[in-house]
Amino acid sequence: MEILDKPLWNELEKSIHEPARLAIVTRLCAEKAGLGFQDLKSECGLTDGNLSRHLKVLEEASIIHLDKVGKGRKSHTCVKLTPDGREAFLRYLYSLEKVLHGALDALEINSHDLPSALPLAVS
Amino acid sequence: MEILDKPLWNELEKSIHEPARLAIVTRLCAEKAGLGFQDLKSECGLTDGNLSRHLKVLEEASIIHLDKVGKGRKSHTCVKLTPDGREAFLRYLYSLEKVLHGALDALEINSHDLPSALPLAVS
DNA sequence: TGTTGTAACTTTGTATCACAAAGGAATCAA
DNA sequence: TTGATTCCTTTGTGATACAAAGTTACAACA
Repeated sequence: MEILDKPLWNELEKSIHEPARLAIVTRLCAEKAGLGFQDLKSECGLTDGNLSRHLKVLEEASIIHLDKVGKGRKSHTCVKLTPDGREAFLRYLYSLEKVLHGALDALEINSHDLPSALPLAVS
Repeated sequence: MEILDKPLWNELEKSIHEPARLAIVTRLCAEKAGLGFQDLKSECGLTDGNLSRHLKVLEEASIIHLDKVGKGRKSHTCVKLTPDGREAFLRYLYSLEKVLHGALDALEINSHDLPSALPLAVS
């Protein structure tokens, strides 16, 4: 269980943990063929500049690969998860699950009961 | 289902989402009586200054309450989750669970199989 | 053939944030 | 009483998120 030696929270890969990037990676992991910049932008509800910046971070972390075809008006950037990226994402999700269950244990509720434990119960 | 109108990621309360603060809040939610600064510090693996700063953020978000008794060397700060904080944390966990399951769905694995899907299977 | 428009990003500027080093503040030990 | 110790806070710095402005190339029209 060496994964628990370090505090669990340090396992949460920062490059993925940021909400916008979590959205990006989640969306990408379902698309083996990759996704265009514009599609990703609208599906994740991000601005151009914002998406651009986040993609740069993810690319520098070798989590995604950018394939830019053409230039100027006709350019098209295809964003794809790398094998390493997918692996990192799996690890991230595993850590996330442990964090989540740790919290639910501490609260002594099981995930099944979570919605009803909320103040304004969600339909 | 108004909670799904906004992109799911925006539901991840920033003041809680940061890993160190997630650690703090998770640790606190199990302690109705609250926890001392020093205990929290060592259990979350944070430095003095760092914990101080994070507690300030959480206090400003009304997620925790700080009870400082005494001054100087003998002072003792007791950190407690507020009712609102507990509520916010539950909502956060609910969102987190949705994010997690959304990702697992996209990957077409169920959470049970997650450990074995990892590159270096965790014992 | 310019020149205006537009699509698809990138870069830049600003405001916020995380972190740890340095700084109180009160007490204790010699 | 002065130097060490405990328990935090503040400050300084480097990183980050965001959107406004910029860039590049093509397209359509006069």
